[in-house]
Amino acid sequence: MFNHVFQNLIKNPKDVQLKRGEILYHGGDQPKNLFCIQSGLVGLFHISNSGKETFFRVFGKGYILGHRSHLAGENYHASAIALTQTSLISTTTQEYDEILANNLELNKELLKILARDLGKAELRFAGLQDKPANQRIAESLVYLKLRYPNHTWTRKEIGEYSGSTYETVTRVMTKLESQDIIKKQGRDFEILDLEMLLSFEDQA
Amino acid sequence: MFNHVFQNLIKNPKDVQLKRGEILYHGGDQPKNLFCIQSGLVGLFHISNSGKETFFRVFGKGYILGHRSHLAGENYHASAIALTQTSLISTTTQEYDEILANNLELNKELLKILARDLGKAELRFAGLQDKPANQRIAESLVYLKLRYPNHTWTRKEIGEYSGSTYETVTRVMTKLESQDIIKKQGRDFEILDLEMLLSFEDQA
DNA sequence: CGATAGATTGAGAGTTTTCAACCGATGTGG
DNA sequence: CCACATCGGTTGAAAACTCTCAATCTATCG
Repeated sequence: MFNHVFQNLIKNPKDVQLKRGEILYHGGDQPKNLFCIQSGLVGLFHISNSGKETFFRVFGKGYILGHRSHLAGENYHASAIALTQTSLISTTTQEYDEILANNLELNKELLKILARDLGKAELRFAGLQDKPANQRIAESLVYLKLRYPNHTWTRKEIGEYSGSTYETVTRVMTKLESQDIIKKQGRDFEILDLEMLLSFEDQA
Repeated sequence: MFNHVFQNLIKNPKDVQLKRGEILYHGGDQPKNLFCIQSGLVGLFHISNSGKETFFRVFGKGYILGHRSHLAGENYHASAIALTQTSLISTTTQEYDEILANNLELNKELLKILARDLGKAELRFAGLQDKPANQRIAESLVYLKLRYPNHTWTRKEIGEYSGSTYETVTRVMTKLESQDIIKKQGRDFEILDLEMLLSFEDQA
């Protein structure tokens, strides 16, 4: 809703094309543009001083990238990296501000989006504390696969999303396959039993 | 800024008094009121099915409680519990909506607050992945003590904030004291060397 | 002063990571 | 279209880190 309306209000959109692995912006940079995804997938990753990567959010078609930082008046807190071939349009922060300046409806939509994202982030945080790795990985498989069924997620991406390592992801997936809960297909996988996957506890 | 302006626009504030440990609202409940803290401290905690508690945020004087859920159109995702004797005023979600309905400035202020909170939540999330327990605890001591110097934080609260257990908090604090980085005083503590505390790595 | 909530300490267990070696899929240039 | 390079995946063993459980101690408050 917001994203759709917003996108149509951009007067001079510039085109941006990214290949898998290319970086749209780096954490720490100052936001000067906002981006709207036309096709493809972009991941938002935090990279710590020690090099550890944490996968915050996925953005697909229609999503707007970069507005959290701009609205907060902060530099980017994470890096946006293309997960596949992706095409975006960009606009300036100025134009963004002008569009929002007198549009109370859009402001309310945005508030709702941010409030929900905050809730989701905190609940993920809590789940990380509470749940063992295999359960977090199982849930991540569900989320990533159901939401973006056409993307072949790497073990590394799944690990960074679920807060574990790619080796642990591999091990859990192997166990899940042995119990006929998922089926590996090359580097991709398929969910065979969603119920079991969501209630997975490593009892073997 | 937002909170102050907002508070003065409430026409019929109702008074709420809480003692330490009392619950303002439960996670899962539907938001019908919003609360503004007059004095005292309130913690926002998530309690999982298995009983594990996670400490999301602290609210002190002037903070508004409950608006994330209301703005998102969701039930509370966590429980608000008084950390000390606390007094609040409450208003209805209806009055809240009326105040925001025609006030673009307040909407923009709110957007900024939520955008910042989202950034903070995600960076905490990343820190949890990246940093070992002793470092997370050291940082939590800094945050909790510098921001709310007059509250005596329990080991349990510090543990739930830093994503570890009260025993681990105790051990780390004992080590920090032995290195003259903090000084325990009864159940409270004092920071002696802020630099060391922020750069603490368990090299002993 | 006694009751109770909170803090400390030790030992052992369990989970997850790390390191290392090897295997398999995918894609590109000759 | 094949060969090979490379990226991604798998598996094992060992190490590290925290947690759990349990016993004991100490502030704090009525």
